Amino acid sequence: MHAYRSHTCVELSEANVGEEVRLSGWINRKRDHGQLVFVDLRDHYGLTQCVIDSSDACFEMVESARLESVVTVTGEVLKRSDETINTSLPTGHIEVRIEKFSVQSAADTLPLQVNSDENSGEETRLRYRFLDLRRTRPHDNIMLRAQIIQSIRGRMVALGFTEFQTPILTASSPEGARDFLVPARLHPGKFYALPQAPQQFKQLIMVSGFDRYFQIAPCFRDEDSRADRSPGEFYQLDLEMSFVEQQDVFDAVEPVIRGVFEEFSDKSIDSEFVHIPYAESMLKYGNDKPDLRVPFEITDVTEIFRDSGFSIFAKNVEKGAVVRAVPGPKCGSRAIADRMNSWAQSEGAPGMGYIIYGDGEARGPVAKAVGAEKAEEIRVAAGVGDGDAVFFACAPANEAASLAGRARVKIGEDQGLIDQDSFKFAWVVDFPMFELDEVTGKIDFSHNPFSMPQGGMEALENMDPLEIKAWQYDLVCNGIELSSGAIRNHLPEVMYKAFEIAGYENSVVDEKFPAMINAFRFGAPPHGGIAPGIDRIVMLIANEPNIREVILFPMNGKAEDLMMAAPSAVDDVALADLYIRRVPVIKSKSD
RNA sequence: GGGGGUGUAGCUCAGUUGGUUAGAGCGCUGGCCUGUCACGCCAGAGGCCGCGGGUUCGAGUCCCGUCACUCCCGCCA
Repeated sequence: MHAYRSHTCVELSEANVGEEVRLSGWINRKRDHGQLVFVDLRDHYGLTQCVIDSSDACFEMVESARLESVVTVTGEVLKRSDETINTSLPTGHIEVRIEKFSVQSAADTLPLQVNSDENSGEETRLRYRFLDLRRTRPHDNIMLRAQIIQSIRGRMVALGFTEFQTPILTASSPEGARDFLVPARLHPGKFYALPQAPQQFKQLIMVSGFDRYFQIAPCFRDEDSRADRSPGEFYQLDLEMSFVEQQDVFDAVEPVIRGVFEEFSDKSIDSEFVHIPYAESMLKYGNDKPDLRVPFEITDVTEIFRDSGFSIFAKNVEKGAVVRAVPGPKCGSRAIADRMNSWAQSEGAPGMGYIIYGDGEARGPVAKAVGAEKAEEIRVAAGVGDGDAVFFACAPANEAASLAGRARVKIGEDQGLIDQDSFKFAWVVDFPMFELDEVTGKIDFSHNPFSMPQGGMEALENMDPLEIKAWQYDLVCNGIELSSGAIRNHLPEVMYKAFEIAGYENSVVDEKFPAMINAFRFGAPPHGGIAPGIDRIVMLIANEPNIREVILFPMNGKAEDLMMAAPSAVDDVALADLYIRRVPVIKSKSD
């Protein structure tokens, strides 16, 4: 017989009754009846109940073995009597009589409870991740992730995409997020950077003539974490296609995403992903990642408040502010309105005006100030009725949109109006090519500098830069940005011109993007692509509120790996090899 | 960098208006229990109430500071 096991802990059934078997695994739980002990033995595959009574030689060993110790059990498979069958276990019709018992590895008192569905504190979970991962839900999440990635690979290959690996040590790029830098031993004073995404490589793969590329690609960005953003590193389904327009990319990606979501989740999915222009999304949803599960939209009511009796808004509108109205279904009470107002203050806004509609009339300070006629206009514009409320965000357009957007989601959540059993996908399209930097007042790329402007060279030469749209798109699901992509700019002259508008001379392009600009001089196919975030896809399908739940060994919010104790100090000898010297950290008061 | 939340036994948590000896479940140690499957019963050990200062006759509880974890804003082409 094998030294450790003849079967796994899920395999045995009535068919094996009478066989001598050997199982190895962890002690999940024990039930000690004094003269009779039950041991639930757990491995990756399942649970098998093992049993021993005091007449047996190894009884005391079994009785004293601690939970989570790794043990090997040898014995006969017994059929359970009808009254003792456990129908909630696949192996519940049998049990194994412990005839030989050995402890392969004893466990200390546990820092977290493995056989519990309750999460321990985050720090404990991360420090003892190998214990946390034994628990059912984390274990299942990681298996789900592996299966999703496997399914994605299969789907991509079936569509004629080929998986390539791209470099991990590459050049720092001036745009975008903060880079992780790696000192170059052979080049004192110089650094590699970890790729924020294989962006330039995948475009160069197209220029190299490979037509359809994909990769489950690690991406590295030194930016702060969020619940849906792991610090440091994450994975994208990176893909790129030659000779395509925007709709071709959608047609390729949509079935893959829908297929994966349908394969691994029971939630409903619309048959077609809606297309929402960026400007419309900002207006109706207050952001570029709309949660379409919230069953109401924001309306612009600026003109109703212009010259109205509500002087605070009227004055702000005169100065260029806008007013956005957020419907509040069943929010027609003073208590809810007050709660929204203090919520808005906690979000950094001065507050949130409101009108309450009830018994055929409009109530509240705003309603009084603007009069019944305008209050009715607002009610119709917002599409609400008796018992509802309307909340107002009055500020410069970006700020008002943002506050209204957050209020919309909050109302949806608070009022229980979000369908928890659906995935609502949307393509957000027509992103602006450029935007105004609010601090410097300069024009800059609003998204990806490698995107093709809609209208090409002609648009760059003749239009107001802020009016130019790009062939740039996001895929959004339930208010989470799943992916971002674009039709790329493959024309050197158009690229120079675009960078020129953003304030960069040709020489900057030549210096910072030598590969791209060189490549585009030797016959570059028109191409485009997208890069859905793997971690976020798994997080949505697993129905987890935090991205750490779908990552094997995640870092904490401060980008530390508590289990491995990374980052860590290194000695001066290692630094000297790299021509690096430590300097004291100087903390100024302004820090 | 800024704001919010949390921090009490190995783990998950309770702890009233500031008032005697800080509790429960799980786990751990010991005892009882031969059909449990979150087994049951009895007993015990285990506490710098995150840390430091302050107010007070008296602080787990109030105040200030600080640290840790977390969520959000900034940031994330």
